[in-house]
Amino acid sequence: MRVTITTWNINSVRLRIDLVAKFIKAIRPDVLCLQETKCPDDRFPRKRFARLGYPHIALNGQKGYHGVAIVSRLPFDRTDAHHFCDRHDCRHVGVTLGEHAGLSEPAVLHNMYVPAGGDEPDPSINVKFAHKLAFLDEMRSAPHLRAAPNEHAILLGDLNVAPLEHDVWSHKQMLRVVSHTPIECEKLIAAQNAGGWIDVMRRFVPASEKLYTWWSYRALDWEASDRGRRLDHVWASPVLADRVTGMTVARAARGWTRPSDHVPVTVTLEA
DNA sequence: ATGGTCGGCAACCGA
Repeated sequence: MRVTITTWNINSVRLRIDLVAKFIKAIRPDVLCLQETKCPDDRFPRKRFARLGYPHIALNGQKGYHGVAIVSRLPFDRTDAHHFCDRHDCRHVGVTLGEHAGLSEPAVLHNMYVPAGGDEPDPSINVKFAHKLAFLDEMRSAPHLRAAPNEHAILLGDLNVAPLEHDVWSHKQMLRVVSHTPIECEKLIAAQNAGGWIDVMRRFVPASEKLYTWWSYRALDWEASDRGRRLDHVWASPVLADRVTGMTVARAARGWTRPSDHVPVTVTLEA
């Protein structure tokens, strides 16, 4: 069975619901994972998604900040949500696609939103960066985020770290910029390795080539300057990574009217 | 070297 899954930091799902609808109508992913919904669960636009053909929804939202959601054409076998660093921040929601979705083998899907970490890359003076580093450490040690050897599992989302040299427009100029400092890159890779995860996007675009999913709102002309970063990721368990047959970064979405600063990333898998 | 832009929600905080 062929399944397509999209991850997209939407930066307010209510403000950009028409952009989401435009994307859905064009791409028709089976599962859409959103971050930064900035929306309490009782205000989430469920009816709009149901009308678009996505009646199955798993939410972990809060008022004003953060918030994650999984909207799906396929039903879930189960859903869960985890909180990190003893905070109430809504940064994880997980589902299992299995029997009810028509999959022969159940697949676990984690949708994550890692803290951005503020501007100052020194955890001793910037509590937001200290929190980001603690969050990454907890991702590394969390048993529920570990992919068992033969398990079908995906971890995706806005991980807010661009770990590789060509995940940023200038490795040298970004070394002291939060999202590409050595300490957070090391911690993200450590979490990836500890969980047994494969970096799916880099199976399709080699590490020697530039690959971005985010462009700052602050650029005068994001497209001309093209100072992007790969902040959004798709990780898969080894057995499922071998079944991923396609990966698309919808760069054009950054040029839509009133865009998110992140663009959708879609993977196709034979589940 | 610096400041540049968003969204939520009604002051600034988080990004």
